[in-house]
Amino acid sequence: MTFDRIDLKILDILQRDATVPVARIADKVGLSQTPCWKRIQKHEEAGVIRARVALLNPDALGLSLTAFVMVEAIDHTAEWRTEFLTVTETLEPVRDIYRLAGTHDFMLRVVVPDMPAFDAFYDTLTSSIRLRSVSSVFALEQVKACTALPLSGLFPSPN
Amino acid sequence: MTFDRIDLKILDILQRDATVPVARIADKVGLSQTPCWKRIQKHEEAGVIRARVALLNPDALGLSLTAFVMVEAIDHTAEWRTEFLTVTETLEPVRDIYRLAGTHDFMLRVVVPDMPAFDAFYDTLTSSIRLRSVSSVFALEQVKACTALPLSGLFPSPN
DNA sequence: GCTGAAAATACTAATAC
DNA sequence: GTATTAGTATTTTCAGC
Repeated sequence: MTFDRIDLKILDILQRDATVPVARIADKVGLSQTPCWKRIQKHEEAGVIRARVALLNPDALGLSLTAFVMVEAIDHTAEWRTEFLTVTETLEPVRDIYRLAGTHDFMLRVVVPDMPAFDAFYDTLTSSIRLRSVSSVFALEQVKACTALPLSGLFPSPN
Repeated sequence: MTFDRIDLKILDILQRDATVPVARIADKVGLSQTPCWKRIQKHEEAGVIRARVALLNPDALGLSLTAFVMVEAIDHTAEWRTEFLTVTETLEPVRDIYRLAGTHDFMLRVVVPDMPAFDAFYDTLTSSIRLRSVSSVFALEQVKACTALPLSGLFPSPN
């Protein structure tokens, strides 16, 4: 799949604000409405646009504690990994799961209301699966939150 | 600000899929269209709904390397912090900035196309501001990605 | 690939209940 | 809160260049 400058511009607008009407996007990228709409449609079908979602304010909802939990596997079998993912994917506070390079095997981004809730999560995690080590990092504040990808550094495909 | 079950349900629907029309949301939460639309409007004005955005697929755009960079401040003055935030907020690959509790002071989520790009970012960062220590963790794969907040564990406000 | 316009849908706001 | 209405905006499709 290739992207020209116009594609990147369209995607960049939408990943910042998905409420911008197609007519205005078309105007900004120098296209008329129909071809612009068709490109967006194509990107949606191809899965380049994964979803359109509303971003909520965690503090307003009392979800002000974010923790990053780094985990070492007890062994490196396929069975352990499968079980680990099955357990963590179904745990409510786990928002993201990253498989890591280096000494730690996985990192979880965990969102909970407060420390007692984190403690409860920690108990559930450690009693659900055996781990070699767990180390948690707590965020006091999220200074910047950005779901958009850094597209401006990308070169358009030469096709 | 208080949220009843209906508010939480509405927000949960929108944070998973913001394309669902108000009529269908109203139907799902057992409200008619007008009050449902007014609640959504209220949450948008109050900033509970921060934004509506499109989520893009990083791999499709050649942005497959995510790194978490943990930083220790060289000192704990207000000046250092201000400068650090000024520098990092303007660096393209930096998507999120967390202020941490513990030995490390900040963690950055960094998204780049590949290792050379990360190397370039690292050079820019370390030459822009003095740091006591930097340690990076690299993600091989993002197994789960979820921007939605875990609302199902929340109790509705008793009002 | 593009333009322009029509049709279908959804949103927004106001009404009376 | 509901139901209905109407006007506006947007999305989507359909012709033709």
